[in-house]
Amino acid sequence: MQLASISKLENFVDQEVTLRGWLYNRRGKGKLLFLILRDGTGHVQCVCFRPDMDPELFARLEKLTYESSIQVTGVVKKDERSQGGFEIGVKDVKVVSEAEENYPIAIQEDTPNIDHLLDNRHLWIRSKIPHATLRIRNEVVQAIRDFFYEREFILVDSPIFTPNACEGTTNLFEVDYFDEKAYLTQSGQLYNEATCMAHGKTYCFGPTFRAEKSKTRRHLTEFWMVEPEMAYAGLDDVMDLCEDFLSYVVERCLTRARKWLDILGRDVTKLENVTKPFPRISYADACAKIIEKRAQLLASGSDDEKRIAKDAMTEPGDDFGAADETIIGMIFDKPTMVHRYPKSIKAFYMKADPQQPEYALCVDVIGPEGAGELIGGGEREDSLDNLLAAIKHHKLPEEAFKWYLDLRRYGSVPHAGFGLGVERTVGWICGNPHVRETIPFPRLLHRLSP
RNA sequence: UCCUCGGUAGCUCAGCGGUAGAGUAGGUGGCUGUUAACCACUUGGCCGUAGGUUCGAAUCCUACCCGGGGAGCCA
Repeated sequence: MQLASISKLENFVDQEVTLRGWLYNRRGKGKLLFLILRDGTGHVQCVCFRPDMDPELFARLEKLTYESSIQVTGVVKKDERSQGGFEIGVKDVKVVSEAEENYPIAIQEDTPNIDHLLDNRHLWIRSKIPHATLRIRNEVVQAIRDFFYEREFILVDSPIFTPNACEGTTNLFEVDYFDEKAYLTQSGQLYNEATCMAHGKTYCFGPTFRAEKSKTRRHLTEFWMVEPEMAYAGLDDVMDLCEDFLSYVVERCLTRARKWLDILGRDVTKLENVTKPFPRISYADACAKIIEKRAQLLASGSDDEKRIAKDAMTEPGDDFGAADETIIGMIFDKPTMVHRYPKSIKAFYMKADPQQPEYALCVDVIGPEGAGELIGGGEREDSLDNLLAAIKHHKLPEEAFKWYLDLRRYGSVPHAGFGLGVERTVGWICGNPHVRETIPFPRLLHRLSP
C-alpha cells in the first residue's frame, strides 16, 4: 500500500495509491459514482464504476453520508475532466467511520448564516474557504518567524499574566491569581524594552487580550500580536523595518501560498503591488488630505462614500477613526505609514519629537482596501525624567513601573519597535474584512465557544 | 453603552391578518463523465420566548432573550 496526499498526486500518475481523508461530496450517474475526497491537503474526485466493484460496497458508497472518514485505494489518472487535473480510478474504499446524518454545514455558496457557522466552527474549518484562510495564516505566521530569525531578532516571549495595566488605557481581563489580582496581557511591549536591552533585537509573538466591548469586523477579545523591539534605533529605523517586514510577509504568501489565495478568489495584483517604498506621511499632512478627500466625497461620491465621509474627521486633533483609515486606504494603494501623531492621544511611553514636542515619534501603518491599522509603533521615551513626568501626567501608579524605570537608570539608549495584529494582516492578505475568520476559534464579545 | 437589521424545516430563505411554502440535505426509483450533477416521487415545523389586540396572529402591538452589521476604543 502506497500512501499519498492529494497535494502530491502529480508524483503518482498511473500508480496505485491509498488516500486517507473524508467524503466532501458525492455525485451519482448511473453506473458511475463520483466521490469527492478531501484529506486536508486538497480535494480530488474519486471515480467508482459499478461493474468493476463489489456490489455491496458500491451500494454502501452510494449512500455514504457527508464527512464520513474513508480510505480510498485506486490508480492516479491525469484527466482534464476532473477539477485539479487528476482523479482516482477507485479499486477499493474502506469506510473508517460513517458520519451521522445532518452534517450541520451545507456545501453551498449561498450567503452563509455567520452565527450558525461560528456555532459550528469546529466543523466549518473543514470547508474550503476557512481551510484556505487558515493555510494563509500558517504562511503568515511562518513568514513572520523566518523574517525575524533571518534578521537576527531573538524570540523572547513576554508573560501573559501581568500585575497591572501596561498602558492604563484599555479594559483588561481580570483573573484571580492566588488571591491577588492579575490581568491578561494587552501588549508585551514594556517587557520587550527590557529584553532588547539584553539581546539587542528581540520580538515576542503570542496572544493578547482586550476586554473592550467592541463589536466590529476588526476586533477580537483574544488576538495574536507580533512585537519587535530594537535597541539603538529610532522612528526611521522602525519605518524601514515595517516596510521590509510587510513586503516580505506578502511576498511569501504570493510565492508559497498562492494556491490558497486562488481558492479564496483573492485579486493578487493588489498584493503584488505591495512593494517598497511605502508612502510616509505625517499626521498633520494626513489630516489635511483626509479633510480634502472628505469634502470631495461629500460633493461627488457614491452613497457609500458619502456615508464614510460623514464619519470622517473635520479638523486635526483626534486619533483616526474607522472612516479616516478607510479614506487613507482610498488615497494610497499601498500600506501607508502615518507618523508623528499628537503626543496627547498616544501612550505615556511615546517619545516626543525634539523638533516639535507636541507630536510623538510614532507610526501607524494603515493597510489598503479597508484593512485598517495593521501596525502601531514608534520610538520610546528613553529619559528617566521625562518618563517620570509622563507617568505622573497620565496618573499612572509609579510603583508599578519601578522595573520599567530601571531600564532608564541602567544604560538607557534610544530604542523603538512596533506591534502588528496578525488577524488583521491575515484578513487583509486574504481579502476578508472579518478578523473572526482568520483565527481558528475566534473569541468575540458574545462568543466564547467552541 | 448607542444606532441599525434580523430570529420560519437539519441548512439557506420566501410568506407580512384567513389551512405552513420553496431550494437543499435525508428517503425511494432512474441514468457510463458528473462538477453546488440532473429527472420523478417523498419524509420533515411549538414560525426566538412571554403577554396583548382580533372571530382568527408566523404576520399587528408591548416586553424580554439570542445574534448580525456599524459607532466609540483599539492591533
